Amino acid sequence: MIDSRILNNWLCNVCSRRQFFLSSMNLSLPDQTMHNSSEGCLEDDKPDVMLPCFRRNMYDEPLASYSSGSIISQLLRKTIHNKRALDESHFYLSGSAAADSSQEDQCSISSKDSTVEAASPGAHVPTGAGTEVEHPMADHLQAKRARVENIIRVMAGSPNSRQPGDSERCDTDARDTREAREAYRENKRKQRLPQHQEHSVGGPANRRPGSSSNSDNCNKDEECHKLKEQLHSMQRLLRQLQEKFLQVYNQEDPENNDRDDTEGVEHESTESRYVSTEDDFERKNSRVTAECKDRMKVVGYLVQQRESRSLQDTLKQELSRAVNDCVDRVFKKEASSTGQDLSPQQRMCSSPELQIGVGADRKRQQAGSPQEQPQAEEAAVKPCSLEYYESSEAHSPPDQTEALSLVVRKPPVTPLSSVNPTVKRPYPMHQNPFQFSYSTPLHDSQILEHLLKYGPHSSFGGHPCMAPSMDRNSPDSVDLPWDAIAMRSKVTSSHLAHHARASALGAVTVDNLCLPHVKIECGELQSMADRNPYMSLNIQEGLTPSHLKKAKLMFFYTRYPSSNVLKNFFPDVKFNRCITSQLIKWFSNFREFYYIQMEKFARQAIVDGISDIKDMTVSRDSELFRALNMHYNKANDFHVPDRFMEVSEITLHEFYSAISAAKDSDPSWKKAIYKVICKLDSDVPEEFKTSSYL
DNA sequence: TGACTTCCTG
DNA sequence: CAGGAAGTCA
Repeated sequence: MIDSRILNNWLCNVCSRRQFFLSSMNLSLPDQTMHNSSEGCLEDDKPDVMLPCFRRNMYDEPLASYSSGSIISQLLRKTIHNKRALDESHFYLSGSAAADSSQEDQCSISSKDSTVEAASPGAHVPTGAGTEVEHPMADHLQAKRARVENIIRVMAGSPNSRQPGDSERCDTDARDTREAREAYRENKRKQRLPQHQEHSVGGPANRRPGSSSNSDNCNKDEECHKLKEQLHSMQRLLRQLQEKFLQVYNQEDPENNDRDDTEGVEHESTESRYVSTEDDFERKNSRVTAECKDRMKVVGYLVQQRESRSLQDTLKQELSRAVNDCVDRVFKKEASSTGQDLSPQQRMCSSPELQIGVGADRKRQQAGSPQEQPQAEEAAVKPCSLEYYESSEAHSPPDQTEALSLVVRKPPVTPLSSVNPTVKRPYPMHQNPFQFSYSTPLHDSQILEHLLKYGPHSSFGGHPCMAPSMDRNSPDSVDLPWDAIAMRSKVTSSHLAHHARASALGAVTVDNLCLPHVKIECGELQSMADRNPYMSLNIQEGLTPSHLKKAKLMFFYTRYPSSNVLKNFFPDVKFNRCITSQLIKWFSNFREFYYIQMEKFARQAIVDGISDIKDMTVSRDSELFRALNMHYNKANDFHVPDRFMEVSEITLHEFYSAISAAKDSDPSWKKAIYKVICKLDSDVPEEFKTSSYL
């Protein structure tokens, strides 16, 4: 009789707890059961961890107990009762925080016992069997509660039996608070809790030790704290019951235990559930702590797995997209060969560099660069290049010169940009866009491609980052196109017409005109480069920021370097008029700044009333030097030669003397100073000649 | 006339 | 830092 009642009770509890969990997880059980039960499984929602066991038992056991009424109405009634069950379980927790932990201990030791005991809060829940069982079940519940409390007292090792009476409330609360504090300390170590949680517990709890008095504030704090504690306890209970539920159903299906557990953890995207639950266990039981740690490891592993899986998926997607693009382009090429008209972009795509382009494209994607940007750039520039080259082609006779035919053959096989960009080039990612940008009108655009990749002053010969094999093998493939262009530019171009076109077409055409209009074209190219980061990097193949830095450091030795000196000290630069002018201009700018500073400080010295020129010195501490050093040696990683100090001091004195003598009224009063200073140049150390100096 | 420089401007 | 005007010089 008793056994059958217990069994019935258990069945009821199984059902009610299922309802309890589902409602606590914001699931609509009726909907789930009505709509999804026939489908065999649920998707997406996290709670589907539970669902296999729910479903299995939904039909095997609990529904059998529904004697009348629709399932929905039964379940709705249960929901109401489950709220009572929740309250009662909450009462347990608030009565003794240790209670649930002890229960947990027991549960983990014997899941069958725990099933019965954990079911006790739900014992009130009537089943379809009717209300006549309610009283006997209540009695049973009382008896069980007493048993549990007894067990708890024993396990907690508390010498004082605690009644849930008001007289002991304060003690209990204080202990709860201490335990909670410890628990939160543990939590802090284990996981990051939201700030307000820590404060809400830590604040009142910290004030508590001195709160043996019965002041109102203290009571309010205590009440507040208790409420929070109860909230947390309820949440903990929920999670624990979830676990127990899993355990119960996994026991029924032992062979699936491991798998279900794993799945359960895997589907717990919010690890905090387990973590916080485990923190409760941890307070009381070291064995459970071990479990907890294992689970955390599992969770961490699974999270990692998930991340790597997403990365894997992304890679797969990108790869398949690249392959698709490739296939599309091949077919477009086929279509074009059958006479279909293609847009410039399409023709571009069907260039011989197609495969390389795709490969490079993929690399760029992996590096995180957006794919769209370079393509947009191509689209913007390409029509111009086509237009220009088609029109310029008209000037050329159909039978090309030998130089040009050489040029035609070379670019597709140049290994420099296409095959080894990521290894050999200093700016690999930014070079890629050009690999499939200017390749279609076979002759000229390939020349152009070279120009855009390497610049008119293509300096592959000695770039510090270049592999040696590249350095000396490349000239025939590189210089020829440029020379050919230069030659053709002289032969076929009318300067005025080309210049006008250059203005209209921008940088793409500039290189062809560089020889007759050095400054203008370099300027246009540079300004275009400013707008186009990829092109900018290619221009810097000529003079890079490193070259600029080197030039600035050279200024410490020579203010007026000759062209020969510049050529000697920039061996990795393929000099032409444009580059030479740019370098000379750099030094001109350096001088400008230098003289401006000198004049400024000289005038300042006069204003400051310095009468003796010997009082004006330039040391490494002086403000003048700091200004100069800041300009030419910004990183301050270069030891400025003493000679520069001397020259600076002399210059300052010259300015001071001239201004003091009122020579500055003469428009050309600085010329004399310049004459003096230009004689003070010293030799630049040989180390500067090595291209890898910087 | 071309190379180089300074000066001014942006 | 670059562009450009203007000046100087061989």
